[in-house]
Amino acid sequence: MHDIRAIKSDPEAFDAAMKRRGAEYRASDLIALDEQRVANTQAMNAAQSEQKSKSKLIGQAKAKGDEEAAKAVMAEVAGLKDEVKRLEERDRELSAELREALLPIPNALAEDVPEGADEDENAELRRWGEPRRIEGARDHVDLGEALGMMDFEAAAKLSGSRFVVLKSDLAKLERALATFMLNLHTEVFGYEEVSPPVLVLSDPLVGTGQLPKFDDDLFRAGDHWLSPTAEVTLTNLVRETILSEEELPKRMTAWTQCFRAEAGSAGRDTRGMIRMHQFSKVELVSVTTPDRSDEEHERMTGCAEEVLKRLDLPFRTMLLCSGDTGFSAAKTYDLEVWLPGQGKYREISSCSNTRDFQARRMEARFRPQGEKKPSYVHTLNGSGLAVGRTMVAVLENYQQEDGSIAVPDVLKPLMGKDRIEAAR
RNA sequence: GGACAGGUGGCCGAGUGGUCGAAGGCGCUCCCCUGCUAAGGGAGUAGGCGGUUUGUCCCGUCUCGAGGGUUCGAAUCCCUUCCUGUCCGCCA
Repeated sequence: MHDIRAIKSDPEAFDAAMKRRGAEYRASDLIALDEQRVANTQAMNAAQSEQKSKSKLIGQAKAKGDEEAAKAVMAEVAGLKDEVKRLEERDRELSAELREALLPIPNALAEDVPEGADEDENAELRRWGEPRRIEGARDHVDLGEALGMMDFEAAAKLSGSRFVVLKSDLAKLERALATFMLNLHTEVFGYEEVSPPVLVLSDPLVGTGQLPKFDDDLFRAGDHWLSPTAEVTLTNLVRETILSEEELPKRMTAWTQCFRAEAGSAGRDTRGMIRMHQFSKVELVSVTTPDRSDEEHERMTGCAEEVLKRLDLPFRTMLLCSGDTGFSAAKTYDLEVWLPGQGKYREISSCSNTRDFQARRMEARFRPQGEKKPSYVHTLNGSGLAVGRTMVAVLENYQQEDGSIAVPDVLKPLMGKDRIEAAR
């Protein structure tokens, strides 16, 4: 959420930021709304002040036993009551209106985000590893089904399209991958492991930016929503809190199931495990001070990259362009892993710095050392990694001519074997 | 789901209609005292909004889980709601 005071003090900057986003919002509209609010607030305060001081006079008169004087002031102040109530009501309305006006506005982009319309204009920053050209490469669906361990038909019977049933060594592989990632992030990179709920109320989703605008992407369960990512829960752990500066940076990781309606992606990635309604992901979240969030962003991206490096999966790191950067993010790096079955790089991680955008929505603050007033924290989130897609990448990159899958070195202890092959 | 009991400042905890943003204690910060340690004395110590000023010092107002009501006036009375605790039921 944008800071109305910042918009007021530099409307041109806001309008320019919206232009980069291709969004319609105008500083002048918001300022007009806020000016109404401020004028009303001042009138309200004046009326409250008068009512309060006169009520005190009544108390004083009564204390002295001067009923006459008390009655006189009571008559005087009686008329103020409705006025105060009216102004308070209006104040609530105008404050809510302003918040509702600000909530759908996307975050301002970081200065170094390249201009571009869509994902084709993202900037490739670096590559790691050599894309494997496997003769007659099969995709993960062929491989998984041939192994008898990946069953889309069974999943459809249970839950419809965009679900999968994994069995035997592939079920175990999912668990091994998640364990490997969590161990790396907690033991090497110092993230605290968290096991959060996956059903959440609306407020946390407003906090991270999924609501009010993107409810079509979410599944609903009664009063709850199914969380589309652990970013929601991990980030909202600091909602409405004031942290001390020593507590920062706060780094958290969680392995959770994620649920997405995929409303806008009918027909896309219909084959295989790339785009599911339910998938598991190891998430990384950092809460930092504003001056350190840029370096934390680099660090977090490095943590996600390290997973791919240790799994020896070729990837490239992309800086998303203006048109492809998500609503809440100021800047986003995507990691794209090489998939021999598709012959291209596919997104496997997305690491974003939202700066104070989510913090404002959540009222997540910290007290800078030596400062009286609290400031908003910066929040960052990244996948480290999407487990389902990582499995896809392992299957396709480690496939053998006979259809078996070599187990990556780092997973061998967790899998208890060095090859996944069909039961005979 | 049923029955009770609660939700007050960083923490504990007092406060059942009148000058209460709120006693007291703890913690923390600063100062004084002190040979060290310990103890003692003094001052300070929430957040939002707005104004003023950019001398961050002052002023107004709101906030005692949340929302509404009664009243000239509510932490205190009434209603609704959320949450927590305990017991029962149920259950992984």
